[in-house]
Amino acid sequence: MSLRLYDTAARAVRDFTPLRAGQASVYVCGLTVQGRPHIGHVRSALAFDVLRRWLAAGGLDVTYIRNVTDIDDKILAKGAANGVPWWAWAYDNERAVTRAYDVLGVLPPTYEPRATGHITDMVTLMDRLIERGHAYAAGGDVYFDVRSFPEYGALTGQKLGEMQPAADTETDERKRDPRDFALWKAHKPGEPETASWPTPWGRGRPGWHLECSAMAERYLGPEFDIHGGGLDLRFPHHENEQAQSRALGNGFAQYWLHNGWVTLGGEKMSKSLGNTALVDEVVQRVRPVELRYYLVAPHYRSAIEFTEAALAEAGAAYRRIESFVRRAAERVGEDSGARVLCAEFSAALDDDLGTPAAVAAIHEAVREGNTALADGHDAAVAGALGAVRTMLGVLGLDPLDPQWTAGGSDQRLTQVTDGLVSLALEQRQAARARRDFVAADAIRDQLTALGVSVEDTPQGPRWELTR
RNA sequence: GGUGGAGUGGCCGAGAGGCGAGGCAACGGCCUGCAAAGCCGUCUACACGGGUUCAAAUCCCGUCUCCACCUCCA
Repeated sequence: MSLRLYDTAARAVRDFTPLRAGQASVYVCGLTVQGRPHIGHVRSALAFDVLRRWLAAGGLDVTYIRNVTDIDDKILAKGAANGVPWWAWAYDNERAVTRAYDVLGVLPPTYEPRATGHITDMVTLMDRLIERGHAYAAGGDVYFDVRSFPEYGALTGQKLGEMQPAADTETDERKRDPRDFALWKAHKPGEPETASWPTPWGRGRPGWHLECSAMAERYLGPEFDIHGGGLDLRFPHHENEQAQSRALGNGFAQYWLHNGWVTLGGEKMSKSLGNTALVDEVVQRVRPVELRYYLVAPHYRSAIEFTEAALAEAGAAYRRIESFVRRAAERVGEDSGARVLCAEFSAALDDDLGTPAAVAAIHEAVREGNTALADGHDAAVAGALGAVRTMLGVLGLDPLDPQWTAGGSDQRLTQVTDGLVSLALEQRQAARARRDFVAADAIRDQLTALGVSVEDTPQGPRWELTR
């Protein structure tokens, strides 16, 4: 494999060499389940879903861990504001996030650990940090001592002296240095008892960064290949994760990957700005597979400015591909053609997951396939179909994949519809045969009005439901 | 103040010293009874000002505009 990936830590594209031959270990920061997922949230999962599929396509055995942050300030606050226990609030949102992932064909991770399930791991980790002189307890809080770790700031190129002080607790006076960050937060009066766990330093709850260090170590070991997440996670979250883990002597992540934003009105989608497009809402208007195409086709590191026009355009582009796949499958059979990837496609994905060029390669293959279809070269049609489906599969976009075909209309209903439409089309063919085009067009117009589009091919008329 | 990113044709969206990514839309042609779909062709762009070079969208310097992170954030 000659995969190269842009590593945020190196600020350069680097050859990807897994730590263990034949395997890849990936940790991706999942969501803090404090609200409904919008399409920006889901873009991150999609970007790393493509990475994961490409690693697997390259023959690697991928262990893919994506966590759920199910406790934090906002979950506590929103649960309280909505009169629901914080854990119920978190779980309800977690299920909404899972549904959004499922509907867009994001493969489930190898394992999906929750922060609250790993408290003892975190306590152990703090113990080790304190023992090594990189952390200290103060009034029930536990802080990481940034000055004890000279590498602090290495990931994002921050210099300690030029940083604004962290303000992740209201009790800054407990810190030795204003830039020290909380590993653990002491239980505060008024916070629910259920949101605290016993530790040697008193009851409390996890700080945000510690959980990922703990879970990554448990499931992937002290060092692993790739750590992914959104751009905004670089600092402080990933910087702090790395500091915690490396201060313990762990190698931690070898490559850091960060996906770009989905923006709306030129600005990052976020609840506080009120400029979010929720997955649930978008999927009402657009088929999920088209939304997936829209989010996967641009490069994962560039920003996507969300507009209805661009979304519609992506849908049209996808339907062009899909239309070829369906017509070719009707002609030569769904599973015809070798499962091969075009060289341009592989080269594109190997170059830091260049999905735009990969999608272009698919379009090229579709054009060749369409020509073969028009020329009646079935062997060439089969070849193009096999290649196109295989490439689409890597991007999770194969229209014939059960992900997109299952759960659709009832089999029997489809059969009946097909019979009825065929009946009408036979009438139309008869009318055309006697050159009664007024009658033939009337039938076609009626079908169109019902949402059935008709096209004449060298093999006779075919129909499909209008989208 | 510190750190990082972006400005590309009517639109979306790649690329990153020479050989016009790809898609959408539009227009012309082929095909069709007419359509639809498809195929072929047309539309030669890189924020601005300088510079380097035989050659710059791509490198260098400067300017403008926008965005992100340094506080919870995909």
